[in-house]
Amino acid sequence: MRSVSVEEYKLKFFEEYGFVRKRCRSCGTYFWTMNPRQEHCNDVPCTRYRFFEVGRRVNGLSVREAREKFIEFFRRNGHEVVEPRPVVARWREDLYLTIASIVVFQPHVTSGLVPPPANPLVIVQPCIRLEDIDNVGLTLGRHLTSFEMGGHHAFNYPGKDVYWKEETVEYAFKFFTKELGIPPEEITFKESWWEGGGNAGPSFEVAVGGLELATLVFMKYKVVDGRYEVMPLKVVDTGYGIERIAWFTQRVPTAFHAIYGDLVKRFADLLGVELLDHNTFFKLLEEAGYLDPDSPQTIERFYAHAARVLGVDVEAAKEVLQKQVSVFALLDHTKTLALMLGDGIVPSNSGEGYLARLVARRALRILARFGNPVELAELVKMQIDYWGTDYPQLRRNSSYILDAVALEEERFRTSLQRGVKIVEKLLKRKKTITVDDLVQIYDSHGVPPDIVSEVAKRYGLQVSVPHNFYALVALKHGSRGVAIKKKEKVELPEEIIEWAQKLPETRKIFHEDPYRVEFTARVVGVKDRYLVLDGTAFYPRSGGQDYDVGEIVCGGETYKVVSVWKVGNTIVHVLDREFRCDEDKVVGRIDWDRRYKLMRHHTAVHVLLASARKVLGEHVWQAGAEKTVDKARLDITHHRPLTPEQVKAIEELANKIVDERIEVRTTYMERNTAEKVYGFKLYQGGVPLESKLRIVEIPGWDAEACFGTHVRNTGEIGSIKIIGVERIQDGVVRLEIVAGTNVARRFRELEEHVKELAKMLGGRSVSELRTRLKKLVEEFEKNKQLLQTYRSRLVQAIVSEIMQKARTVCGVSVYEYVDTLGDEKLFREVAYRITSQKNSILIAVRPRNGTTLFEIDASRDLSEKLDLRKLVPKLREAGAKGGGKKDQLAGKIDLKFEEAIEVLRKLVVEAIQQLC
RNA sequence: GGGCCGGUAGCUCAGCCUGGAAGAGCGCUCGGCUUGCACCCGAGAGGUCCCGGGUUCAAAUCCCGGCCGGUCCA
Repeated sequence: MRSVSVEEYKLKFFEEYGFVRKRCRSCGTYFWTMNPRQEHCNDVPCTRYRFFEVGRRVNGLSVREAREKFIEFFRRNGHEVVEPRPVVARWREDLYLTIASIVVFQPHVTSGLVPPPANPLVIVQPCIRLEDIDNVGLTLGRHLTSFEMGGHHAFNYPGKDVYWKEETVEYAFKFFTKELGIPPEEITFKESWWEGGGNAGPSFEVAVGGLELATLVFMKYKVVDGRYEVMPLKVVDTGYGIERIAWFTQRVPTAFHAIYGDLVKRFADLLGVELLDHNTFFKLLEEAGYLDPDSPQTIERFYAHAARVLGVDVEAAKEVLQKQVSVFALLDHTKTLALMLGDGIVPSNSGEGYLARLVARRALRILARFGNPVELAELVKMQIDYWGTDYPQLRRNSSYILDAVALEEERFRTSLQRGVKIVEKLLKRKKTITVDDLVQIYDSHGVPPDIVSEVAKRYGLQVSVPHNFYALVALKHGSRGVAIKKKEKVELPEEIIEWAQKLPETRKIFHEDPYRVEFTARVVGVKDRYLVLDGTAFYPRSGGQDYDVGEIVCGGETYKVVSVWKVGNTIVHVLDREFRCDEDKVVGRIDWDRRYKLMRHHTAVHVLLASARKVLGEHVWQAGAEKTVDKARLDITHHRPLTPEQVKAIEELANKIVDERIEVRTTYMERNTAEKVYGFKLYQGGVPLESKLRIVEIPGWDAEACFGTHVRNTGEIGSIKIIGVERIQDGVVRLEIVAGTNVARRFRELEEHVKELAKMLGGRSVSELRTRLKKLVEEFEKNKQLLQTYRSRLVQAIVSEIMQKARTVCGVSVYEYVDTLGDEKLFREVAYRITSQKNSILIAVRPRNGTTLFEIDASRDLSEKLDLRKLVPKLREAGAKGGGKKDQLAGKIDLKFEEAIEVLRKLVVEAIQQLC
C-alpha cells in the first residue's frame, strides 16, 4: 500500500469520542479504536471471527429488516431515498454489472455532468460480483456473488459542501452503536486507501469482531498518469454490507443461514445433504476467518481443522464440507441468476449474457455432481418466491426467468453429452488424459475437468485435476482487456474531426421541425468540401438513422450534400466538391423523399420494439438498430428462436399501433426526472452524454432517449412489414422491416420476382407456380431414377464390349476403355464391375481438352502381386503426371488418347510379364 | 470483441493426420419370419462431403477467405 499522510485520517470525531490511533501487530495497518488495549485491526485474518460473541441490542434482523433499518436511519438524518437500479448496468458503456451502489451515479454524476437525483442520498443497491464465484460457500459467507450494498452518498461541489469525513464517520458510528446497539469499544475504523475507475481517495473500513461491516470512501483524487490530482467534486462513497449486518445480528454461523432462512434446509433436503448443526458450524467458523482462497495452505489448514471438529480424517472432512459448500453455493448462484434474468439479461455466449450463462453453468455443475436430483428451474422458482417481495421484477418476469433457466439446463446437458463423447473418443486414441487435454476440453467444449475425470474413471483411468486449473485456462487466453461496448463511428478524416471540434455547436433545425425541407443558414466554417453552418435541417448519421442528402445553394452555385456527420454537437456537411462561396448566407434543401422514408423507418423501429417487448417479454432489449432508406432492422435480445406465430403477433401488434394513430411526442427532460418517469428502458439505443435528454415517446407503448427524426403520428408510418427474421448471435434475433410506401415497393419487387419464376417454369400465371413446381420436382426425381436405369443398362453394354476386346497376358485379363461420356458415376460402375473379376486390370483413358486423363485399376487379388505404384517412374518418363495406390493409378498424359492407351498398355503388359 | 473446436446420408457420427473408388449405426422403402411388434434375416433408396478461392495430374482430406454452430475468455 502507498504511504498516506496521517492527516487524511485524523478527525475531530476521533478526538472527541476518545479514539486512539494504533497499528495492527499482525498486518501493520493503522486503525482507530476506543479500546486502548486492542492490538490488532479487528478484521480477519488478523483476528478470529468473534462477531457472534459481540454484544448488540438489536437481534435477528433479516436481510429485509437490515435494509429497512439502514434506509430508515439515513432518512431520519436528512438523506433522500433513491430507488435501486437493475443489476445490469445499462447506463454504463464500460461495465456489464452493477458492482457497487456508486456505479449508479457513474459516470454522469461523478464527472459533474449531471446533478445527483438527491444530495445527500441513501440507496440500497443489489450488486453482482462474479470475481470470487469459486470461493462462494467455503468461506461460510464472506464471499457472495450477489449482495445488497447500502450506500449513503454526498456529492460536494466547489462552494457547495454537503458533508465529508467527520459526518460520515459519525453516521457510521451512530448507526452501529445507537441503531444496532454495538458497544462502542468493539468498533474499529481501519485506515485504508481506495482506488478504482480512475478515481482514488482515503477510506475507512469498519470492522466488528473480525467482520467488516462497512467501507467509507472519500473520493477526492483523479488518477492522471499515475499521479493524484484533487477533484473539484468530492464524493462520499459508502458501502454497508446489508447481508453482513443481517449475519451479525442473527448470531447464526454462516451468512447463508442469515440470508436464506428456511431455504437452506429445503435446498439441502433436495440435494440429499445432511446439514451440520449450528454448533459444529460455529466451530468451523472460528477457522474460516483465516481462509484465503488464493492460498492452498490455508485451505488445507481449514480442512485439518474441520477434521478435528468432526472427529474424522481429513479426506472424510473434506467430503462432508464440500457437500455443505455445494448447498451454499447453489443458494447463492440461483439467487444471482434470478436477479440477472429478472433484470432482463438473456443468456448468450458473449457480453453480459455470458455472465448469466457462467452462473447458470456453475450451478448446473454442482447439481450434476449430485446426480441432478432436481431441476435448476425448480430451485430458481424457490428463489423467486422467496425474494419476490423484495425484487418485484422477479415475479413480473418469472415465466421468462424459468424458461431461460430451463433452456440453459437443456443446453448444458447436450453440451455435456457432446463432451462425454469427445472424452471417450480421446480415450480410444490414447491411454492417458493430460492436463493440456483437460484445459483443451474445457476451453473448446465447456466440459469441466471433474466431469472429464469422472468419465475417465468409468474407463478405469485416474485423472487428477490440478489446483490451479482455472488459472491455466486463463493463461491460455492471455492478458485481460477492458470490455468496451460498441460505438458509432464517424467516417470523417481525423483532421476534419479536430477542425470541427473547435467550431460552435450547430442549431438543430431537424429537431425543431422534423418536417422542414428548406432552410437558410450562415456559414461558420469551411474546409475544402466540408461545411459547417450555424443551423441545419440536414440530419447526420446518428442513433442508427442514416444521414440526409440534398443540396446547398450559395452565390448561385448548387452543391450536392453527399453525407452528413456529427462531431460532438457540431454538424459537418460533406459536399460533392470544394465549397467556394464568399457569401455569408446559404440555402439548404434536403432530399425529402429519402428523409421521410428514414423518419418512417425510425418511428417504425420504436413501434416494433414496443410490440416485441409486449409479445415476448421485458427481457427484450434493443441490441442494435439501423435505419436506411430501403429498410430498417432491429436486433433484439431473446433466448429462443422466434416462432412464425410470434413473428406474426409482433407484426400485427405493430400495425395495430400504427392504425391507432398515436401522436408521437418529443420532449426534453432532466435526466433524473426522465429516469424516474420512464426507467432505464430509455437507453435502448445507448446512453447519451447529456444532462438533458431528448425523449421520443409513443404514449402507452414506448419512450426512448433518441436523437432521431420521427413522424408526428404513428399513423404516418402507414404499414409495417417484417421481411426477415434471423438469429444473428446466441441470444440476439434480428428483425428486418420495411414501412410506409416501401411496403408497396417491396411487394412489387417480390411480385416481379415471382412472375419471373413462373415464367422460367413455363407457366403463364403466378397461380400456376405451385403446381408447375411440384410437377417439375416430381419429374426431376423420376428422371433421376430413369437415368439410373439407363446408366445400369449402359454399364452392362459397355462392360460386355470391353470384355470382348480383352487380351490375356500371363493369365491376367487386360481390359481397355475409352470413356467419352464424362459420367463419373457410370465410369465408376464400369471400373468396379471389371475389377471385381479376379486377375483383371483395366486401362481407361478419357480425352479432355487435348490431353488425356487416365486411370489404371487392378482387381484386389492382383494388387497383392502387382504394385501399380511401381509404374509411376516409367509413366513420368513417358511424360505423364500422376500417382495412386497399389490397385489404382490415376493421372494425366499429354498425348492423344489413342497414343496414350498404347503407352499405358505397353507398361502394364511389361509389368504383368514380369510376374510370369 | 478475441482464442479454441466443429460443419460428411433424414439423425448420430467415422474417414481428414499421411490427397488417389464417399462409409457405419439408427431411421426410411420393399421382401422374408411372425397372431402382432419395438425383435431377427435379406435387398434397396438416400450425398452440393457448409460456401468460395488456391495448391495438385488428382481435394471430403492440404492452404487462404467467408458463412453457420458450439465453447471458453473479455
